[in-house]
Amino acid sequence: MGYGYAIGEFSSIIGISVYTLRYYEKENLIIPERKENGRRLYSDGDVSWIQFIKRLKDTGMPIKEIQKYARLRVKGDSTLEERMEMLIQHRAVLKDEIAAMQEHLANLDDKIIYYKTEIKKKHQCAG
Amino acid sequence: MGYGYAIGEFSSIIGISVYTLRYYEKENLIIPERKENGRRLYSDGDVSWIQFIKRLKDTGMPIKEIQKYARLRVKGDSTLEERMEMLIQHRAVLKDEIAAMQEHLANLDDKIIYYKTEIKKKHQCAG
DNA sequence: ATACAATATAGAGTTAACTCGAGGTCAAGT
DNA sequence: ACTTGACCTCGAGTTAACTCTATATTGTAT
Repeated sequence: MGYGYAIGEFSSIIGISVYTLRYYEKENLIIPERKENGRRLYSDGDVSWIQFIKRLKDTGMPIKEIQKYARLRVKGDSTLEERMEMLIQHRAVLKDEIAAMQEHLANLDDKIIYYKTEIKKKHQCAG
Repeated sequence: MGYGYAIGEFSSIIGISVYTLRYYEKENLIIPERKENGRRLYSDGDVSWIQFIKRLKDTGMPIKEIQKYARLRVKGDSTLEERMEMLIQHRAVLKDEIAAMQEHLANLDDKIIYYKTEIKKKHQCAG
């Protein structure tokens, strides 16, 4: 048993379908090594990298943007500043989104309270 | 000048394109009255309703789900409980999402700090 | 009366992000 | 030897949510 994971194993470790993994590769997000026979060989580094990609996705970063980040990452240390800038930007967006969601939540709460009083009124059936 | 708004005016009040408004109508989310000549006539009630729809959308509720809510709303008071249930459900989902976002934010912060130290190292140029 | 802008419908086109199907290779077990 | 299952590529299909085009009417200003 050598090091690294075949695509199926990698897929079940990280919870992303093999279809999607191949799609991500086509989009240059994650490019694993290949064995002599042409089969993909994912490393432990790939595990953490794809988990970071997941995080970016889950926070609403579009694939085009993640692509840009991935391109910089491949270039190495000379792009550290630029990548940090991207994350700082993204962080700001995320903060705003959280604030907006919290406002939405408060609003939803109000609406639910309103529903409660309306339902109470309805069940009283006598003015 | 009667009451109500033509689609263009309504569109600019609420910030949704006329295309999208007609699409929402096709999907039965919001169905304005019509004038004798067939043109749409949106009311003030439609303003608050579409704003609520926006809120649901912004919190990630898919159109199919909003459709379901809209269908209940049209049925009137007999569906109050069911609608409230939907909102309570949605509220729970939203809360979880906010929590996840906050975790993502913390993680992003860590990554940014890591970048800062890496960049510092890089600029020292001497072990 | 005529031009122009806003509106109407039906249906086609777009974009993002997958998701799948067809057809082929290859290593391992029986 | 042969079947099976995981893998490969390429390209087509899907879904959600718009977005636009073509064509036709209609209301208002000159």
